[in-house]
Amino acid sequence: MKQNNNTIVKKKKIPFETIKRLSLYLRTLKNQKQTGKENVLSSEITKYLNITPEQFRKDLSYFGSLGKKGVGYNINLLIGNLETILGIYEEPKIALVGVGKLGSALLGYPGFLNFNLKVYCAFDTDLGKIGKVWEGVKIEDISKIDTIIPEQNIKIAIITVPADFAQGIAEKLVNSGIKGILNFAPVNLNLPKDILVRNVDMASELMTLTYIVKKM
Amino acid sequence: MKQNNNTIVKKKKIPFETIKRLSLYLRTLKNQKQTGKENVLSSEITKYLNITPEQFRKDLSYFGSLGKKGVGYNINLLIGNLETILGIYEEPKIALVGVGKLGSALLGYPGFLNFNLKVYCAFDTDLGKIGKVWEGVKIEDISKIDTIIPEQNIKIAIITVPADFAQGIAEKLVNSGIKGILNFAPVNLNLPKDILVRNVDMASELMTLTYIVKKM
DNA sequence: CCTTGTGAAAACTTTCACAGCT
DNA sequence: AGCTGTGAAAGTTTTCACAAGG
Repeated sequence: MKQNNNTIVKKKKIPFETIKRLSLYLRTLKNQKQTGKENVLSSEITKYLNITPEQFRKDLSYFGSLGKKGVGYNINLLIGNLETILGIYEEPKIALVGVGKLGSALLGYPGFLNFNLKVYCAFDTDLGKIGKVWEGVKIEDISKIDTIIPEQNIKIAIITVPADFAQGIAEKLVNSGIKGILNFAPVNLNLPKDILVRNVDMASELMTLTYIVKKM
Repeated sequence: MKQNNNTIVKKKKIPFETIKRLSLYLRTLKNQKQTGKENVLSSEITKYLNITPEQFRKDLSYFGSLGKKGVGYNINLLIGNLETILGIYEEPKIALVGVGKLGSALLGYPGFLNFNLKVYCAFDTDLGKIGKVWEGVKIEDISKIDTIIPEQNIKIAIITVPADFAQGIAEKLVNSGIKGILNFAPVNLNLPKDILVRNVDMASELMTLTYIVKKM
């Protein structure tokens, strides 16, 4: 890659697997912080993660030299770096569509608390729910997606509607400006390539388990 | 790999990514079945899956020649083959530990219905829940794990307890005979290597989205 | 003739091993 | 002296391209 200043810069593509591990590191570091220690070694962070210290170091190396040779990593500094890299330093606005059993479990999900994550607004079709406030989140009519999402500049959405409705909802979300979707509906969403979809497919995960367990 | 009969058999390791895709194929085939068609092409199955036809064919090829050249795949036959491969031809017994919001959402999760999947028994510590029957599943005292799991020969468990309790529960499950765990607690479980753990980490998935969306 | 099944090439990810900094 | 950062090697997965067969 030729730059303006005539130096050659090697373009390093960041593996997607690396991105997925960053949040694990962040969680572990937040736990380590409780112990009061200031620095931590790559071997300590990865001890209980089924990840090698080399992989941890290589993962971080894509984002610069975040540690100190001979010393390790400053916990607070690295937490801040990871939060910035992951884009959660400022609370990201997240919409949730479908306040059924699964959706309402996510509204108050305690696992989000440590990471500046929180559902910002929720949508449903059920007149019995619309207008109510659950877990501090007001439930809006699903028809308001295309006004509220652009207005609030929301970029991320969680889909917890029945499978048959998921594709339609997803298109509506994308047309309103959503760029990333966490999809719990057991269906493959067909959306423009620049939209990132992460599927959480619980039936599929269980079948992966049954496959492996069957062979024992 | 040298065999008794003196023929050379090439050992093909089945990629884990292949296993994960099998359940997607199964779901798609079950949808295709509704249309009444008898056969389906690899290009048709993968059309809405973000998977190439070549990958589909290679994935299946690990399990034999399941299609017909020039014709495609017989839908019913392939469904049966995949159900057998995945180990869901007979309903697998699944235990669930932690009947909180998320846990109870899974008790009646409609996404399991098409795949012979169903929570078989549930455990909790809450005296207000123990003994009750939710979604047709009786909730037992968590102290009964080590009697009921071996008695019923249950091999798969879902963990939906708070993070702090997950490691202890997991060890108890493994000691009772559990071989595969679907873990929703945001913590890395340290268990013997022969135990398969699949983590569903919703905070982590959202952070993966914020990372990508931030860069747009 | 059409589509599957599959070696071989390409792409991607992890592990290794050690140079380099503090 | 000790731990990080990182090219290079090894390992894994996907894509390519075409042989094989109904």
